[in-house]
Amino acid sequence: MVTLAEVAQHAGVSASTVSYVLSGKRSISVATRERVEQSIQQLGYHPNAGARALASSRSNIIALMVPLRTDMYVPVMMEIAIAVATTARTHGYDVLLLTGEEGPAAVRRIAGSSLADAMILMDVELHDERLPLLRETDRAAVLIGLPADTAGLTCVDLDFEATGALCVEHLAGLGHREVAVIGEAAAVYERHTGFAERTVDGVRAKAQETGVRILHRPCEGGYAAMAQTLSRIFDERPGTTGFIVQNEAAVEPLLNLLRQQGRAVPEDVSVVAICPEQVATQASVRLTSVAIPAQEMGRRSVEQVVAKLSGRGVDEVELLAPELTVRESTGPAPV
Amino acid sequence: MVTLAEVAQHAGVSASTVSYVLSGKRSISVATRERVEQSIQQLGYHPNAGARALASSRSNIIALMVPLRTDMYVPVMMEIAIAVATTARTHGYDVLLLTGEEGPAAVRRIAGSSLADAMILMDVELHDERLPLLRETDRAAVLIGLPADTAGLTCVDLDFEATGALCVEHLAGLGHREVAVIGEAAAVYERHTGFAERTVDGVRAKAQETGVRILHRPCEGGYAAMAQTLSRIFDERPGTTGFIVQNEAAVEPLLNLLRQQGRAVPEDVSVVAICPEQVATQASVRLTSVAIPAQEMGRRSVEQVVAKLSGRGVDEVELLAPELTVRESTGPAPV
DNA sequence: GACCACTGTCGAAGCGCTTCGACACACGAG
DNA sequence: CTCGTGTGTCGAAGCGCTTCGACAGTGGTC
Repeated sequence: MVTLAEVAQHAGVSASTVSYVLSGKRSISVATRERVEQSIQQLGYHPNAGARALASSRSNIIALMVPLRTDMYVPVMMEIAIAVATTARTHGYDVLLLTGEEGPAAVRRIAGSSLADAMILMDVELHDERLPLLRETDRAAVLIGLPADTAGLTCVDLDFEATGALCVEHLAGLGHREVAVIGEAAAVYERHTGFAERTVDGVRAKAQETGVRILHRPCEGGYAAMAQTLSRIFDERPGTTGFIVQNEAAVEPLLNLLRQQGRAVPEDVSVVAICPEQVATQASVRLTSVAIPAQEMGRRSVEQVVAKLSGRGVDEVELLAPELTVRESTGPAPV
Repeated sequence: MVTLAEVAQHAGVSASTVSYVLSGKRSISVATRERVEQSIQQLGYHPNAGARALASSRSNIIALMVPLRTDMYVPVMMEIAIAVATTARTHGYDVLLLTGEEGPAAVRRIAGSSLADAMILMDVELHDERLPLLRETDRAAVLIGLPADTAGLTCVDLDFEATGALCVEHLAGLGHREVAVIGEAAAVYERHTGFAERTVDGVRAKAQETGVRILHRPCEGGYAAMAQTLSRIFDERPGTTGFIVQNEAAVEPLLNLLRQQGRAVPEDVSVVAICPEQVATQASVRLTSVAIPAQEMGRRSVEQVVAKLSGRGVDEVELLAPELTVRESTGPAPV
């Protein structure tokens, strides 16, 4: 393994000079810089990460904590994680992947060992166990999701209230007066993940404003659960013509069941989904939807965390504005 | 931040003693050990990762390289990644998440900087660019997937040949004589990822043995592509009664289309899927399937890599035996 | 022409840990 | 009683890097 000292010797300068060439923290003459850079190339030098971390007390690693909840839609998590990893690289950071297994203790371990300079927490609950520990630490951190109390925390999330409102607005604009919201599994609400509730809040507010009647039903994914939910909805509100679905595993069952019942989409009923683009475009009917901006969330969270690490950056909640894309699953309410 | 030296002082011993208590590399009297452990508790000591890595030239980090190919089924990747991360923790390792963005250079960077002690490479191609670099390095490594030349490499993968054979065997046993294989997108074959070809090889071999006729068609996911593929299949082989699907994005379209064409599953046609359990059980028909043992693959790859790091462990290809679960999508061939 | 400010480079002191050899002491064997 | 053999502990030397202060040399200013 090539060391800094060997590079220095090869270039005929001192070790500190090589270090300064690498970090750019002091001015170096062009001639020297070029000579050093050439030696680095020739010898194939890579700075030792451990030594660097020890000396500078910065590891250039960001920890990404991904809880293991089975009720979350995996591809979105993955997309965020990938976006975090790639964005981090462009800022010179690597990403450490922590799963929920270890629980809140992971926060302490990572902070205590200085393994990572900062943390990004995904799938944050309203009263997340990790938050107290996080507040104790002076480590930079960003949450993806919104806890109940955001004081002193930086958060990035989709603006789910606006998302709910946007869906209702779209349907109301098409003349729908009775709208059903098919939500996440009941477990998600019980865990108080926040985003599900926020969507419904947004839906309700806009519904009131536009005079739309709302029926909200949580739903497990799959055909059996969806069939049951659907028949309940039509029993209770036979006049329902609009659906808002916020549950990836319910999308396809819903479309299939409507079809089987002879209800045409969008002629008889309109469907708006809150889901990743891929789900919306690959469904059996191309869905009008509000996308989950997974990439954007990953990217922004890294940018926030990097800003904090470099002294800039403040604690604030950043809500990403939802965008509704009209496709083939929504149309004017039947007369 | 508490240091080893402070713990030593607090416990009234030398720094090296504390180190030996932590590592267990020398015998320590019970009394001393307990005193030290108590000090560690009281002070909330966590060893500094950088210092430890520098001094021991082991970082206790495993790098996981996840290429960013959009044509791979994401949940499987994620499941493997999660399994890797959790298994790694049980062996005292953390996991660094590397995306494909950086390309083969990542191998050099990680090895050169000693950031990770070992690497696990996912989604390996037959002639993977990363392999030459990997062979240069003396870093421990395990591949998930099978390249063309496995000499000097450790690999973990599902035995896709046996998987293909198992599917044919099942259908042949039910009396099916004409079987269509619906494969991955053409891009997957062109990239020579290996697993897709291996499945077809296994299918062909067993088909010959059992006198089954095979038609193999790659297929992009989604309804449009599937509709086209399906009509071609029935044009060319009207007597087709068995399907083997190895493409998550084609599963639901296939079932829907068969239904629309008035072909009952499993009375008229049988379908065997090669896919994660979740896809098989959540499809509109519960599918007879061979599961992708994502967890097992992640777990085994870590165990192999840990074995190598501790001197045990040898270079070998470990193929996991496929298991076929009979559900409701296969039945006797119609007479 | 003396002075100052700046620029570019160097040496040395750590960062917090591991690990090697040394050493003190206790104990059983001869 | 001495010697050899373990056993438990310590001190010191690094691991490879960053960074601070020092210091030549250069050029501009009054």
